[in-house]
Amino acid sequence: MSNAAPTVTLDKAQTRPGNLAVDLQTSLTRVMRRMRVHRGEAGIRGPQFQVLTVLADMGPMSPSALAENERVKPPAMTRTVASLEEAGFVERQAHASDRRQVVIALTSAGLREVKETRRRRDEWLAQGLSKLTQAERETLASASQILRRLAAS
Amino acid sequence: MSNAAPTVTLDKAQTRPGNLAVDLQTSLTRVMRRMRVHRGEAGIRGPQFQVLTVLADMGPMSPSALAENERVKPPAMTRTVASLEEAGFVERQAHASDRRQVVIALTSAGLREVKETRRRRDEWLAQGLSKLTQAERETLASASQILRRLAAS
DNA sequence: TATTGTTATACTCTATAACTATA
DNA sequence: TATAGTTATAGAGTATAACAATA
Repeated sequence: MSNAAPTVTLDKAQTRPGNLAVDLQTSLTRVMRRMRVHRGEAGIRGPQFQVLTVLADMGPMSPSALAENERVKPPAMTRTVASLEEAGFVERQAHASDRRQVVIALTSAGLREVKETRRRRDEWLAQGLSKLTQAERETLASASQILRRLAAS
Repeated sequence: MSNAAPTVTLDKAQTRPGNLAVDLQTSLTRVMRRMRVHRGEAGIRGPQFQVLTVLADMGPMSPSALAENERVKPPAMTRTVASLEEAGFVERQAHASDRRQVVIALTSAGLREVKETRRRRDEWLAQGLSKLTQAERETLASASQILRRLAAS
């Protein structure tokens, strides 16, 4: 068997698109808020971390590309990048051929921050996930990919 | 088989709690942002809608109970309730025996708003979900319940 | 004293509109 | 003219700290 059986009985109605939408949204909202509580004391925030992660995984790119990737408008990305630059986690580089463009690249401190933050920031979530069964984790992993496809559509 | 096969190949590593946590968080963040974009024009916002939904589903309750339910601090709920009251969607009632407490109740306009908003607000998500296979929706429904359990823990 | 709720204040994140520099 | 990015401004949502009223 390559995937999990549902861990609870599912009413047929729960998988109707409309009901599922409401239900999913509530669940997502609560998990997001719960995670926010647990990032507290030190370290960078969600949007900042997401940007560092993208840079770490995909290499240097322009603010526009970052904004599009994160589905925010350019001014929002300008602020996020500025805060990361101020913290020394990213640096600006000149674009090879187009002087309008800016290339944002991770610094070594930024890479270190990604690694450390990845561990700390997901502590609560990872701990919660570790208490699930393997089948439940597989369900979440599948759901994660479906959700990402939805978000990209 | 009672559940979906994965829609993509799942690497074993992807279900390790730590990696899954990072992955899930990215997916959740993007879906949330995507939904925020698509609620725009008219109607009430996320936190406001959540409160109306809770009141509609569970009946009148105090601001403290609402805050706890939504996992926000009391001042945040004060503001949300105030905006809903101003809009005429909820009203304050005196508590039967404790004059410190306030009871927040849905008005008929509030109930109407819940119904209309429920439909409109989830239009994008529901439409996206309708394009998935039944198996994928079952995966998301299962995931939704797992996530809600996580958020409550 | 403890609890419920509000007010005051500040911060993060986001958006739209207007602007600058370069293509 | 069009594009990349920034600045200016505004608004939602959240938090902590301090306060008022009631138990």
